[in-house]
Amino acid sequence: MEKTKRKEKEYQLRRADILDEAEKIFAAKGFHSTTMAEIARTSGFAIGSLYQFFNGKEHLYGTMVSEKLDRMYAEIREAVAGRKTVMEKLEALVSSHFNYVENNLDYWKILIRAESITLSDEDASLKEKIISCYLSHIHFVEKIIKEGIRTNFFKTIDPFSMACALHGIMSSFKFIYIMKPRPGSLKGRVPGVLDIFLKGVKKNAV
Amino acid sequence: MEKTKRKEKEYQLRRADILDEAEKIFAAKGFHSTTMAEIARTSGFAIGSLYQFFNGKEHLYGTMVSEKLDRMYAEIREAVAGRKTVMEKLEALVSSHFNYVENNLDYWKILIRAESITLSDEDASLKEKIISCYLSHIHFVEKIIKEGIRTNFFKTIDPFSMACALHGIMSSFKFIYIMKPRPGSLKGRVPGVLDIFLKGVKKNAV
Amino acid sequence: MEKTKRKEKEYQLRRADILDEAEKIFAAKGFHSTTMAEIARTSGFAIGSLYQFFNGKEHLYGTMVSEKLDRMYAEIREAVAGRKTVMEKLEALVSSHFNYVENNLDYWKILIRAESITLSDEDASLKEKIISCYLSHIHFVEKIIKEGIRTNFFKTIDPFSMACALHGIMSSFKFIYIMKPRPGSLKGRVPGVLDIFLKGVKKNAV
Amino acid sequence: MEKTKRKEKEYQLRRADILDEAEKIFAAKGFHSTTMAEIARTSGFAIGSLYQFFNGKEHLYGTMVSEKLDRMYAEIREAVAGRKTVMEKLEALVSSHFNYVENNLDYWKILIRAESITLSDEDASLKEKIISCYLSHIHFVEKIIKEGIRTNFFKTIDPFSMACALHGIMSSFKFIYIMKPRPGSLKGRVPGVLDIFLKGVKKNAV
DNA sequence: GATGAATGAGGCTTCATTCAT
DNA sequence: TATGAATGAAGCCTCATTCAT
Repeated sequence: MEKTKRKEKEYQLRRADILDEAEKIFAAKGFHSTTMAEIARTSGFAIGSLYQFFNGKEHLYGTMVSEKLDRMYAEIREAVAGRKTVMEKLEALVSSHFNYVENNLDYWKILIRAESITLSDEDASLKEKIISCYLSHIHFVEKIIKEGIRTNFFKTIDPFSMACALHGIMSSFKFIYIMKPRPGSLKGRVPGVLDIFLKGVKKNAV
Repeated sequence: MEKTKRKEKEYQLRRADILDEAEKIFAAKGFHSTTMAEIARTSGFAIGSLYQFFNGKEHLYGTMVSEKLDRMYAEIREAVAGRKTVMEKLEALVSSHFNYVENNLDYWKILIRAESITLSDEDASLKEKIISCYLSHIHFVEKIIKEGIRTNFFKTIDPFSMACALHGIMSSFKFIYIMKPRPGSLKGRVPGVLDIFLKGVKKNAV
Repeated sequence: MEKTKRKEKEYQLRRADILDEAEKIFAAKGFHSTTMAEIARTSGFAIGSLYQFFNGKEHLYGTMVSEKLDRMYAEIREAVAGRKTVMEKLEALVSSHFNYVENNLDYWKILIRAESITLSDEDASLKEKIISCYLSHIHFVEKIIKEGIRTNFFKTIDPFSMACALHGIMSSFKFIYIMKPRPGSLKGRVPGVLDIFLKGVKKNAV
Repeated sequence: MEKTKRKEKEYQLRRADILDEAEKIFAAKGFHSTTMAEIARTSGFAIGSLYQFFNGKEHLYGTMVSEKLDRMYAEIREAVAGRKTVMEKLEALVSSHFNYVENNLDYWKILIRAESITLSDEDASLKEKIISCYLSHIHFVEKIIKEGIRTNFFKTIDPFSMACALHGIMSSFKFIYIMKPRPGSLKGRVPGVLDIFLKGVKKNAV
């Protein structure tokens, strides 16, 4: 019994190792220019061994993107979960998101590239998964916003649009950060993001 | 003389045809899954002929992305150029941008995929070009914003951040539009985008 | 016009060359142990060129087996066609069959191996084709035999069984010939084959 | 002592199990498309365990084909051994052969495929073994025929040819039976086979 | 200039066999 | 002795690019 558990644990460790190494290479070269041989070499396995963990290159790629996507959104939701007021929730949302990006730069390079969109991951295409995750996250933000509307914290604007807007502002800063890493951290921009989102940029706005 | 001009004109027409057809295929399949053979077939040329217009696949792709990028930004700038007030300029900026996206869906699918980032376009990598265009466009927006600050239309916030924020809000709507084309047009969202950007979402914001 | 014809002709020549060389190798090593690389090398083409003539290894193999099967049966039928009496027809049948085997030893090594049976030739499996050809040939023999029954040349035995028997006797000699080529030619055995088939081996038989 | 015997017995049982399962799979898929992994799974052993019984895939295949070949021929000879007259021996020969085929369809599918011919079984190639068994069986039949000639039961024809002919007739019916199993059993065809073989098909033959 | 057949490097994947546990 | 994860050689096939016509 113990033995089986131990084996399973080791299996998961190896699998995670592969995914980690693959992530780096995919981030640097993109899906097509990354070879199974390189992933194998980098992760210290034989080529054939990769196929004990994944059905193929697409599966390896899809698994990595997909699992990490889940973890990321879970992390963000968890960060938000502990907060009480809408304002606190917004701060947690943006802050944990930026935090994740800073700690997972390679992964974000992959997401930005959005190659996933073309792949034909066996059954449910990876594209669907990503978009659905994306939308479900937007809806999560939407809920917070609806709460804010109810509590008179927000104006009565279409919540979906507001969620999109917030997400977009964040994305823009993420993009700049990823493409041209600046001295300033991403996290330092949280107040600025929220400020614009909440109050807008126009002087004397109503 | 006349003959040479005529030839040159025909050459440019053919070249544009190839780029147009290539755009569609790249948009549908991505860079790597698109073959020179398919581009040739679709555009009605022989494979070998493509190489009289472009040095290779990357060059063809890069040229298409790059030239169209220039044209797009030019179009936006031109739309803005005719406007007087900052507010009008903002409207023109967002409006012409959304307009371009609606009329060039395929191209935007390509840009979103951002495969360009990986390519090693002989000398100046396409990645550099795109990012530089992107930044230069941000700076263009920045300038409008600076003008708005000077004229007391905008608050005194870091103009670069403001430009990013505006761009981000737009991107978010673009993304939704491209991924899940909704009945509502993109252009219809211009006021909403500007409203959030200008006044924020918080009630009673200062 | 002439040019197109010429091209087509050359194409067919090249194609036939490949099939010929492939036949030799398949005969010597079997389907699975034969590599596309070897076929390419032997036939003087690049690997990639093989794929301009055939969709893949199975297709190449299937085409070769199938086309040659047709030609063989056609040759035999033609040989029979010119004959008048049943006896002459039988002689022509056996004789031309043995003749073909002697002149196409490699091909018969392939047919005997019957690997074709496992392959999953895209649509109509090669197996079906071969069996159907086989049966249709048996039926062809059957017709001759029926004629012999009508003309009182043959006893009134089930014609299909008779056809099978004749085919079997021939196969047996073919097999011995192919496996352990003996000094005596196959053709020399035609009278012996017919003698046993017609009169049996029992003394004083009715 | 007892223990050793017991072990040996179990070893032989396991070995036979493997061979039985392997036979089914080889029959269905052919040598190359059958994997050691599948044989292991089906027979309930670990992959590595197979290598305690056989040196490798070819050896496993060769052993199965070879041992079964021996058993088959032994069975036929035994059936013949008890008979007195040549006619009875012939009947037993054909009958037991057909019987074996009916009861070992899978094995015959393998023999018909004749992949064995290509394999390079380390020392004595399997091909040699099969051909030698085949010939030795032909010679066995030959002996019966010689006896028939001596006893004036058969005409004075080359006994080898006669043996081949009989074998061929049988093979033909076997082939039809295996490829397109018909309602009628193989055994029911014994009289027909012998009739043609003994008396031929020609009316008023001498 | 235009063509498209020919090229062959290189990728993904399979699977017989080994060996540490 | 039994296991089955690890190995890596080798095969099929694709496709950007060239060049003879």
